[in-house]
Amino acid sequence: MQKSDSTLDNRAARPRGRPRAFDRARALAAATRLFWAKGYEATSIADLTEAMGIGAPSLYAAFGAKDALYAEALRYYEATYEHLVWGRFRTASTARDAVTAYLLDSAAVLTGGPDDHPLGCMVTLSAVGSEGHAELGEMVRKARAVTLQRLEACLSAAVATGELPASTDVHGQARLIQAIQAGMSILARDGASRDELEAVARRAVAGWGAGF
Amino acid sequence: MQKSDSTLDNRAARPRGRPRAFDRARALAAATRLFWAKGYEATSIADLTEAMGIGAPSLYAAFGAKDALYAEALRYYEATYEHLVWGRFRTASTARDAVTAYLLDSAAVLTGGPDDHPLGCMVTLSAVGSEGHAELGEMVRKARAVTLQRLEACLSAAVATGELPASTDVHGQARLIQAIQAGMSILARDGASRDELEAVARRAVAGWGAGF
DNA sequence: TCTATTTTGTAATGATCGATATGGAAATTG
DNA sequence: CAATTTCCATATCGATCATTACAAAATAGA
Repeated sequence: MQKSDSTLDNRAARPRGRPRAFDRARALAAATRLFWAKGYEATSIADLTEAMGIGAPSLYAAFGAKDALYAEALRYYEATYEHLVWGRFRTASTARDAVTAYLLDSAAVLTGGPDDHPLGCMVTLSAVGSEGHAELGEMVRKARAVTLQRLEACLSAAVATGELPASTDVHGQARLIQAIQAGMSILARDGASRDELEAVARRAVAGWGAGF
Repeated sequence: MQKSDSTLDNRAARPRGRPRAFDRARALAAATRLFWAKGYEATSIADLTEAMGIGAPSLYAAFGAKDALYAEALRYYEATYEHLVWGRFRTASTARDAVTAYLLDSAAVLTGGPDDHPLGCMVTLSAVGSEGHAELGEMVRKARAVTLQRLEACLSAAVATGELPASTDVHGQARLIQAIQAGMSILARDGASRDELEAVARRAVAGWGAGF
């Protein structure tokens, strides 16, 4: 994957010339925050170079193009924040606990989380793709589709174990949870507090079992 | 308000010069659909003039500027589609019927409705304001806030009439309904069908009373 | 018909967009 | 040391952005 594994063999494939003066990962994090807060179209190269602390040639040398940088920022976003939202979901012992944890942890992350990142979900609120960038639009649409698949898998497993009755409409219930979590992103963007979103999450699972 | 009432006296205040060649209301409707589908930033004047079938000078003569046109499009959107979503909500006799109607009618409108307008809600999915247009951002934020106020008023009235217990957390329940409806916009934008969203709506109110 | 008034289409404005070319300074390897 | 490679700043590219001169065209009242 990588050209060199610096922790094991940083001598062999070390390039010849002047080393890169900026921290690529830190620059990518800055770009991610900017895309996250402003969206793809509204974020200009000038905005990016200023936030990343580098010049335009360095940006293009390191990331290729604006859409490639966005794609990488999206992967960085998922790699960095995915476990904060889905970690307890995966280790929960019941579907109800999993969904509860998913919504509660979403409430925390969407409103700022541990660091003070932008509000809302970068994937959920992204409107890229509606303006011509079809490939980027497909990326975020697929990322949004993963949510539904995970919820359906969780609920299907709960049906298999008997936690939920066999008559459960797995797809419909997953769609409802997906809608609630997506809606929480919009409320967070408009300034809803973490407490408010946690109340939404708890209220959403309070009716657990009513519609199965 | 108007300079002339054309239905009663269309002879007196007829302007002097060359008459406008295009239908202003139809042009505004076209602009609204474009802003609705693509958002403010991604919609260019060239896009607008092409969709409206007019030249740029005509657009500026009739609407002033791009942000003024967007503001007018937003008012047109609300005036045209508001009653499709909130009509049965207002005339319902119980809060439960009102919320059910609100979510079911939202499902219909968000997925295309009677005409085949863009998917999702123009107000909910709008990201304008995060890129410098503060006044437009305030407009859409206020429009989103109206949803919460109406839901809270409905639930408060239901508490007063005894339909809901006095211990009801009106604000929290309104937030949940708001989140569900907002999330339905995002699902609709990604292609969820009307049937799917109606199922979400029905499932959302199936647990009615569990969290009060 | 004549003139005043308003809209029209064409084309141009300056600004900014994403993306590159240039070029000298800096840093690492051999 | 020399060679190499990347750095950054600046300047520039064509394209597109929102906006507007400009003059022809079309209608009203005279």
